[in-house]
Amino acid sequence: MPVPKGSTIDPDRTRATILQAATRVLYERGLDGIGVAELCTRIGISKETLYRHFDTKDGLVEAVLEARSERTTRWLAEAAANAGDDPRDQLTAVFAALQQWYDEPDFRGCAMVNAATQHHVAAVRALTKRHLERYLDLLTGIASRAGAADPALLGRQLLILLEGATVVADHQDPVRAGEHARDAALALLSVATRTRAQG
Amino acid sequence: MPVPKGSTIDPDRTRATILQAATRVLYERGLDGIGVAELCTRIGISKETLYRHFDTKDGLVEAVLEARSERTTRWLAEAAANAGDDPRDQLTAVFAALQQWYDEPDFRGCAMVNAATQHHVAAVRALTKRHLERYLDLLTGIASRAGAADPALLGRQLLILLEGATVVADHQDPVRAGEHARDAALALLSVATRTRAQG
DNA sequence: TCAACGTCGAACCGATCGGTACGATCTTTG
DNA sequence: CAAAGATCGTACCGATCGGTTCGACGTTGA
Repeated sequence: MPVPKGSTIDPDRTRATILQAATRVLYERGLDGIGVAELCTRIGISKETLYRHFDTKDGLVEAVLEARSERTTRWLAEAAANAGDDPRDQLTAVFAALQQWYDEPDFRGCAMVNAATQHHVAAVRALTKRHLERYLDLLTGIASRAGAADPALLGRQLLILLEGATVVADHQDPVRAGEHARDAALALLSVATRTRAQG
Repeated sequence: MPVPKGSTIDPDRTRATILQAATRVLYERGLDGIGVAELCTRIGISKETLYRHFDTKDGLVEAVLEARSERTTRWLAEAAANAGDDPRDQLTAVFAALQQWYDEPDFRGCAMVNAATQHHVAAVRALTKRHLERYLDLLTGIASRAGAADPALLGRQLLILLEGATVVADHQDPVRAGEHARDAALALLSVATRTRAQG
């Protein structure tokens, strides 16, 4: 039975559904850990439908990663924005959000870094690099508003803490990884701002 | 020509050669980024020889990772040991060694973390977890000898910096990633020891 | 009403995968 | 010298891969 009798046909909605479901499944199983056939059954569509909306599996992967990068960047930025104006509170909120993520049962590390590690393709590596630079912008902004002596340096150290905590949470132990990184981040921020107005 | 006329036959040496060459190639291409056939031609052996020494590709992978984990742990431990008795110098030496690694043209991130990310297999994830805990022991030891208030906490923060710097160097920019992580590590160590003897 | 379009399920394609088998050739061991 | 073992090159196996095609059937829009 090709099209369920009485269902609505909406290509845009279908595409969005594919993107959303594929994001979840590809993150859980890894980009090369699941074939197109099984992926389609998990999504609940046929291969023909998938290939109507995306040229190739790699095309789907890139669309998934692009959407995910924007979504998670927005998620972190909002966590910071909702924490008020104090850069210290913003930093605390960012790492608190990360810790919540680490505690989720299906946490599997940073999807973008995982993708670049799994799929040795230039386009994916470029997407991941851009993703990390979005994070870097966010963190450097916080460092700058905090009055750090060298905001670019502190921003990069915060990025190292963020990605390091994610790796450690994924591969060693998720318990308190975000909190430990947060404590380190706040300590670095204190040191970086001590020579200025306040500590 | 099966066996080169005049060459010596030494199974142990053959196995060691396979292990060494496979370590390099699998790191460069990724665990699933190269097939057994091409792997064998790159190593310079036949498939029959490979399967005489290793039961399966996964078995080879595990042997490679096991050896690599021991080798790199020893490498970092020696870098620390050769730096003298001052924990600050040891930490500096560790991150200096990392920066040298990041600057190598064929640097591709932490092989153990990459393996666990690429190969969704329990055995590989377990090897990676043990690997990170070896690093953690090394760093916690330095934190402890430095007189940190909470050596376990500082050790874990140093592990986060180490793996974070590796990820950032791989996926964002290798330039100065190790040095930035080193500066952060020394700052954290100063803060953690300030309440004690010295700062 | 009717043509265009979206979707399904299944069959199918060539390529590649991990792994095995075999005969030939050389070394090692007794 | 002879038997056993190591290695090679190649062919081969079944399974799976990404991707295409096709007929059937339903919806959408002119």
